[in-house]
Amino acid sequence: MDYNFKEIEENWQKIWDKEGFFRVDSGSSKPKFYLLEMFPYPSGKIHMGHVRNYTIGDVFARYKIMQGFNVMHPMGFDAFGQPAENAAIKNKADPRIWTLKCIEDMRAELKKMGFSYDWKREVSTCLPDYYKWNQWIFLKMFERGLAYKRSANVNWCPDCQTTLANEEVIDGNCWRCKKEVIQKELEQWFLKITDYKQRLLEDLDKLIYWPERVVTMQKNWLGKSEGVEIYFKFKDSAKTISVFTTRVDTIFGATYVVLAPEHPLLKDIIKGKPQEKQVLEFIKQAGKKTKIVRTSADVKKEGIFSGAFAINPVNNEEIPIWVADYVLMEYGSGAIMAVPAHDQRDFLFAKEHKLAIKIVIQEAGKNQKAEDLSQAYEGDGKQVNSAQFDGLSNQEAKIKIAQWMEETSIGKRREHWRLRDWLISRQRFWGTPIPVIYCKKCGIVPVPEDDLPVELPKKAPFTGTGGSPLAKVESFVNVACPNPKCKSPARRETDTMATFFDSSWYFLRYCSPDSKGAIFNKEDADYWMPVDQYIGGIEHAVLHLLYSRFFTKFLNDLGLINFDEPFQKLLTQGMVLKDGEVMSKSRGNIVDPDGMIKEFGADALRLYILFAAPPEDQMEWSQQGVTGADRFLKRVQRFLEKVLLIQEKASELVNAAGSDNEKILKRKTEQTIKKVTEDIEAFKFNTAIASIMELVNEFYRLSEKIENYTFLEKVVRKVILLLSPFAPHIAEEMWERLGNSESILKAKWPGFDPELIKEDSINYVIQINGKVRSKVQVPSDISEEELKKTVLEDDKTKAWIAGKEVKKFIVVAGRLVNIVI
RNA sequence: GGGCGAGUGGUGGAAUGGUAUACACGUUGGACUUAAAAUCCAAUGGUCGCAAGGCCGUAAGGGUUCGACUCCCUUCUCGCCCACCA
Repeated sequence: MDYNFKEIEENWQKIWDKEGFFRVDSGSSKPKFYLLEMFPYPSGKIHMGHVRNYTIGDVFARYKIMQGFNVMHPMGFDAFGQPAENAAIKNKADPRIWTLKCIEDMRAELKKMGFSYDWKREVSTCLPDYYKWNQWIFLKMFERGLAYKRSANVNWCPDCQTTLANEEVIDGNCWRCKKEVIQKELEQWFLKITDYKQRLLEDLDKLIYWPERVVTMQKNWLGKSEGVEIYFKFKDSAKTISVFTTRVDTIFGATYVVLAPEHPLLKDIIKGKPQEKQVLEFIKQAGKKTKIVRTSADVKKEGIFSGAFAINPVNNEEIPIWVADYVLMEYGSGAIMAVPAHDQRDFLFAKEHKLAIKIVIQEAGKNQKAEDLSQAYEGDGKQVNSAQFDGLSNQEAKIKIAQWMEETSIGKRREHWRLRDWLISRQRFWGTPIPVIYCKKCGIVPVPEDDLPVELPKKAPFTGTGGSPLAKVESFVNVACPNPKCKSPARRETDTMATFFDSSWYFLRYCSPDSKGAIFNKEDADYWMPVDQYIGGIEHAVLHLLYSRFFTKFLNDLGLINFDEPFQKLLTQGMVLKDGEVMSKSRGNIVDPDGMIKEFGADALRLYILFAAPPEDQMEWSQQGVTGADRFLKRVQRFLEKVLLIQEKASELVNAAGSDNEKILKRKTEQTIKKVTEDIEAFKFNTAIASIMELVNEFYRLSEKIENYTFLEKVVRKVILLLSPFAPHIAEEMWERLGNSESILKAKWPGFDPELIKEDSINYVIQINGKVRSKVQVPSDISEEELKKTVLEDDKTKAWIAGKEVKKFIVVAGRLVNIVI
């Protein structure tokens, strides 16, 4: 009696949609719950990663609905980006039409999974209704100096013909096309996220329900380090250079200084030196190298003596200034002090170029000599060769030296951050136009708020070469200066925004997606926000999640919202693998969810993907696993039919209430309700499903021996309720079959009776010296004395301890006893 | 190089310091069937043994404990993130 999942699933999806079960509004007396999954890029097809992400979310949404929460569960599309533009170039298609078609296809696929979305709240970032507010946020940032333009050496992908954020450069390659990234000097728009670094760091402490791992990754990304900025004078020049160090305790061991080839003072200090020509050549060569070559750790450290000397301010020693390409201009001041005795990288460089090595920290109990060192000593110890600081522990010296340096103005305590400002300019068509105009007389003029949105032109030449198609649309580019007193001919900015901008606040738009006069309706945002549970991939641990936190703080500063962290709880789901590798188009190991739905139905697919692994772990795809889930659903359905069959005969049956088997099944049912409830709360869906399976198995074993229809029917009802978040369509069908006229979504999540869970008797394990030797069945309310007596009377136990002295008798209540002999 | 995490049957995976391998897949056997599929039932870590049962077993080695997959130390392997970061 195979169930017709296709018919069932279509039918219930239609009913949910028609009855508007998932449509919610903010005027409810129920407690609110905002459940959000990361919205997809509309590629046209959902993949298993989406199925996994959204199924995890859907189970929780349905569970919360049944618990009586007012659950907002929205879905939308992160619809700007390069694939649409690439498709436009390749197929001469309009990226707008291409994207909207993809959205339509994807929405249909998502609906086939039976997800509980409030589709009335759907948001697409590529629609002017939405990106108008991107522009609005940009203008607000511009007003406050948080959006600014400057020339910068930027990461440039020659293949995509665009700039990339630091975050988008992975191992020196473009995150999207994987091609090598080069450096290019361009005028670019930046967001001053660094103004928020302190708050972004401090508020990580508020995120107690985020995975530790994500918090750590963000901490590392912000990269706060504390140290001292030290000023070095030149031997024959009035200028000074500053270096930053976290190890000021090693300052007396600084034997040379290294500058980055791009250091602005370098050309000055080599002027007239015999080395000048060689150094200039070195600078030229370094400029040619790509960042990948310069930053790969195993490349030999190239360097050259500049001919100039610096004065170590702590002891007035003259130390040579070197130039090396391993020092980066972008980090710190582009200059470092080198302490070869206590920094391994400096040590290797000093050995290579025969530079002095001076020990200033001795490891406890050792008396190392510089010439004997085979590697740098980076650990703690006592100061030596450090003038008045000799004899202090280096940790103490760190503080004292810093203080002394501040008093004598040779240095200053400083903190240093790794976080850079966020580059948002893209030389692309398919994104939000940056709303500024360049006027020869007025300079950079923001587009007046009333003129928003700046819409993308309907047509543009997509050639794939020579930069942005937007720049070639005359009607877009040529405008009058918005300054009413000027109005002279001006040019529009043709850069568009990085798509991470779009996704940094979409969760707010869901609260009032149709809001016309404002970015969102404040009352709605106050009601729904913050997001109670956010679910998405770990790959967004830094980028999207950091940017969203930044935007939230900014909007909070504008007074638009009254909270400053957007996501209360975060779950990062693991990746879907096939044959041990990440499922991806480029690897060609994709399993199409749509095919699975056709073959097994959405319920079986959902059940399998949750059962195969805990949500946070990676999961290995297995076709046989889906078969297993399908088999289980059929088994549940047969069990329903079996009960209904008993019902037909029920009138003939004697009500055999209270039999032992009934008691056992009753207890198992209550235990399962407890277990499933706790497991869902903890996102342990795999074990939740396993325990439902156990209950069903127990039912099969015992139902033959139970003729109490009323009781069996109750068990069935509970199993269906427990199963409904996981396999909602078949649950609805069976629920109706049981004679319920209302959707199972209107039913209450079952509770359990703690009294009924308790076992009458307990199987005590008897260990002897920690090894399991026997078991005894005893009443659960047995006293320790009684238990001891029973155990010692057990035959096997007697045999094991015969002739031995019992040294200890350990009782672990409800579990085991351990006899030490 | 740094940080985080993980290593359990043939496979995916269970186990508040307390019966290691729940649940499922696969495999094998049985029932049903003319037959097959489906279904239902049973077995299934290794090893020795006719059996009762013993011994070994959670990457390797050590430690703490009456008792360790779980805690601590050392080593190995894999994954992810960061990385000439001063």
